[in-house]
Amino acid sequence: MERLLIKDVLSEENIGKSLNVCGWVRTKRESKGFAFLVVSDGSTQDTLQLLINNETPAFQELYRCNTGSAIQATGLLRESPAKGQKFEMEVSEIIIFGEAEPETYPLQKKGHTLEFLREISHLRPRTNTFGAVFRLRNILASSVHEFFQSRGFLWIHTPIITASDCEGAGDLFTVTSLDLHNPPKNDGGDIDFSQDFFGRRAYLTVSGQLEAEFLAMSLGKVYTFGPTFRAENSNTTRHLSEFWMIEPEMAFADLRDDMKLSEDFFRFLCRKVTEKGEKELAFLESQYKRISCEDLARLAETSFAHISYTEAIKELKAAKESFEFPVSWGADLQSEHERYLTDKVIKGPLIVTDYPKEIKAFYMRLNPDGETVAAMDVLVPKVGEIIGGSQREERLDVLEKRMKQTGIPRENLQWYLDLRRFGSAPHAGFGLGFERLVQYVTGMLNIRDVIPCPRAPRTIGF
RNA sequence: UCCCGGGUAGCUCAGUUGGCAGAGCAGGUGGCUGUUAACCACCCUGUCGGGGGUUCGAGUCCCUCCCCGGGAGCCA
Repeated sequence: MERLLIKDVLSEENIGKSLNVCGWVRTKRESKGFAFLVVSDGSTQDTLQLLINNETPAFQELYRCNTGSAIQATGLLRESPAKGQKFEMEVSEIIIFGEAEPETYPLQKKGHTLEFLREISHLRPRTNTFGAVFRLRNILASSVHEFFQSRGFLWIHTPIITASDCEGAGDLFTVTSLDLHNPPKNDGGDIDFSQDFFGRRAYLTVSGQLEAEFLAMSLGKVYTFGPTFRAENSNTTRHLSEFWMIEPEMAFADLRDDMKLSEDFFRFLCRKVTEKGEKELAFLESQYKRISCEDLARLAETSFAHISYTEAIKELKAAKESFEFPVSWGADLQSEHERYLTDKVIKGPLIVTDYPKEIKAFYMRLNPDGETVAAMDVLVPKVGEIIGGSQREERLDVLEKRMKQTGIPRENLQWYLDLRRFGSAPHAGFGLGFERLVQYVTGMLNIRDVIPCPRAPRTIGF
């Protein structure tokens, strides 16, 4: 008999059929004459209730079917006479693959704190909460591809190991095969990376953007979706040392096109997740009361507010709120400022554009005013910055001047300048932190709870 | 990295003025013919984060280190 996933079992047309499911026991409720087992297999938020009569041989095996054990059950699907579930399976046979000793299995029938579950990353996907989060994560990931593929973007694979360390995007992890006990030194006493594997110092990528640019300047519209690494000592609920980033890049596009793309993208993802993740969203809402399917459906229909950095500063200066950090033109927006704008003023997603050039990266296109750059940040309530993007500087002379001003060495970036020498054109793109998106959609407050194996300072246990 | 708050049973947490280390849940045993984080009865559960100090006596006070959480900065 073919094994079915629980998500496929629970339907009217299976009533009366003899079926076969595999899964892990969530709870066991025993009486004298019968017992109930609730199993899940990860395919859906729903569980399947198994009814085992004391006449079936399986009843004698129930002492081995404790919470956490892996079993296969064969039986008849039928409508459940009791409240709480529509269907149940009357079991004729149970095969026990692996027991879970109740005294030592860490997951109980009762709820656990997210902090405790973080200590058992290998078992937490078996819980309702993490099952929901990781299924939603999958819906979002596949929807990312669906969005870009349907619009003619090519998925490109930018390198994970890179030699470019000059993007100013943060501290990097060094990749080396040198003997750390006895590394070669040069005359100055520094480690001699010319003797390292690549003949020079290499790092884990902090962004695929620069490479995405040259692919956009040949393939037209591209996007990356891959792991990204930052070695900052950040201990917050919205930073990881290893995270997944999505970076579309478009040739023949300006900041307006970029803003439009980011908005369409975000709204598309909100819509998809309400369509495909209804059960998961409903569970998380009932459990945590942070965001609902209705909220996301509304977001999918809502245009983003637009405001320039200069207007944002005016708005903040006019605020009755007292901020910890002073508001002044030229200073970056602090978390509290962003939160005021999204949560209090706009009450929804917001795109802030045209930041002062001093607080943004060298590759962002200089505006005609000479003071600001064609940058945009998409801010959402609670999570804050979720997308950062810009129109790229396509003018060779302006870019060279900006690199000189900001102290970016040219040696390793000749290829990047070449793109401005040969067939340069306006182009734009953005980066979206995938985990922050998952955080927003699930309502999880800590980013470490939306990725299976979080990497953060002193955190690499699984 | 900085600022707060924590660390007591497998889990969640209480522990008063320094004076016998507790509760609920989980687990075990028994009961129960439709349970739903089942229910009822009984039983079991400790390196009070580590080290040092004060004291007749420290979970409690002091010093120190480690770990966890929240906030800030950095950013996506």
